[in-house]
Amino acid sequence: MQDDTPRGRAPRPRPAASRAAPRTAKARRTRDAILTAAIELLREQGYERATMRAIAERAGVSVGNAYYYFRSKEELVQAFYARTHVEHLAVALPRLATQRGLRDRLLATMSAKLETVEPYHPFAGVLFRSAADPASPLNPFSEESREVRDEAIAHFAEVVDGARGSLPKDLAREMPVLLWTWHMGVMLYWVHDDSPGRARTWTLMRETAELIASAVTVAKLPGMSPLRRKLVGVVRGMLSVDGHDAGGAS
Amino acid sequence: MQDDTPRGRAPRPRPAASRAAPRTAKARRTRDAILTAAIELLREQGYERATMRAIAERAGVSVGNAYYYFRSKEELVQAFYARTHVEHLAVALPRLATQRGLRDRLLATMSAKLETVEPYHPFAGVLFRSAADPASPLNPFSEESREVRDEAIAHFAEVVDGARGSLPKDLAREMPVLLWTWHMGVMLYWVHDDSPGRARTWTLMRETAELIASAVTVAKLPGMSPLRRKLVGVVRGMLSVDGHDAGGAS
DNA sequence: GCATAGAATTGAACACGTTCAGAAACCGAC
DNA sequence: GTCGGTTTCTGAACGTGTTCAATTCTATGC
Repeated sequence: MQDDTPRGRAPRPRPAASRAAPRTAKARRTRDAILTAAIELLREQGYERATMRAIAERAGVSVGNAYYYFRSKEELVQAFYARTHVEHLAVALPRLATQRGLRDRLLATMSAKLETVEPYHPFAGVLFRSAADPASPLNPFSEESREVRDEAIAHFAEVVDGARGSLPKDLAREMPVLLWTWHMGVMLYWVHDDSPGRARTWTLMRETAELIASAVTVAKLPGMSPLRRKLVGVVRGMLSVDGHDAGGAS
Repeated sequence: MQDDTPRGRAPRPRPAASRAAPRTAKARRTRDAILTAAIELLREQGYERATMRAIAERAGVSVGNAYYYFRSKEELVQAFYARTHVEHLAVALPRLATQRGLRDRLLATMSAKLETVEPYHPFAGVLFRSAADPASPLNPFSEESREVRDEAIAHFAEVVDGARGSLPKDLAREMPVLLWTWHMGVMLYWVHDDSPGRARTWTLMRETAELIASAVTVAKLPGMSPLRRKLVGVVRGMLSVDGHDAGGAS
């Protein structure tokens, strides 16, 4: 009865960047109108109801024109997604400044994330669906997501750096990626969580944050360095790709 | 130029079971013909080229008839998926019988999995895309996947049980789920891995298997029980849902 | 044998994301 | 101002997954 997700004949091969940059002021206004309409409709109606036709209509342009500025509906969604990332940072940073313990700093960041993202839970599933496709620009491991991903990892570097207490150097280097992975795992759980107020995810977040903090303490113990070295080796191997780094494989 | 993935107006609300069971022998033959055609086409042409029209044509029926027996294209894919699961067990079990160390038993199972699944890597992305949607029957946490999931977890229970050496009881209870999660993580990496022969995934598998085995040894150490208790608590909290168990949240 | 209820089957129709050939608007050069 | 090239924009058309009213088939009761 309802609608599904992407359809039509779609190109798997993704060319290069976003699209021809608007040359004139009017063109820029058109692009903005489309993006704004898309974001509004996504917020108001969710992914499936926000059809390309509806977006184009609200923006006062033709469907074809929307595709002139954005290569796909997914790209539109990505812009929307990037905006929530900015929101997250805005909430997380001040909160982070008040905490010095690792566990509390993890909670500061992650709770900001959960709060920011809560309004979109109803259609988070569809978003995740797109995000899981390795070919999708929304994929957290994709080249197109690199900027957002690197920023997020850098953010976790700050989380670690600002925390009191020291870390073994080898582990310290991999901590940001490790924490980013943790954060992705929590988000994966969140997507599937339909408990009221996402209570279960909040619990998971708290417990795992504590677990991580405890594990870090343990990791400093003298007998732990072989295990730690193994862990560090795995993380490094996961990321390095023929010289340059990346998330996921390849 | 190529095609995308699911399209058309699709129903998010999933009714109950598979579909009306075929009443007559002829009906059963029709159902089988559709399923066989679907599996063949998926193998030969991949997800996108295996359109419902093509499947129906090969089976010698109308599209509508395919939808009489299967609620969606995804359900057809799920049948295909279940078959690879059976293949996996067939390869893994004899191999498992020859190993007694935990690390080697993990490798036996997981390498069987990677081998079984390798032929489908070209369109694994699309499969994963569907699988990521919480509403999809393909989702590893979904009710529809419960059977396959429980079997897989039970399989990991066997992997642990058959290993020499003992485990702290609390940890032993959660090990199967933990290992199943590990296995899912490796598969996630695999989907994104385009290194030749999936070499990077094989490396990750070997290193993480070793890491797990080491961590288990460490977990037995006297000072470790608080950390272990926390871990066990997290895992239990993740799974229990208002009494009954489930993967994911909810 | 026949009628009939239910199962099985059909295929046109729908809404979707996406494409594309061409129309329109714009801009600099003369 | 008007020509020529480029950017911007249009909307019909395509192929998809899915639905559904209508049709055919089938087994069972008489």
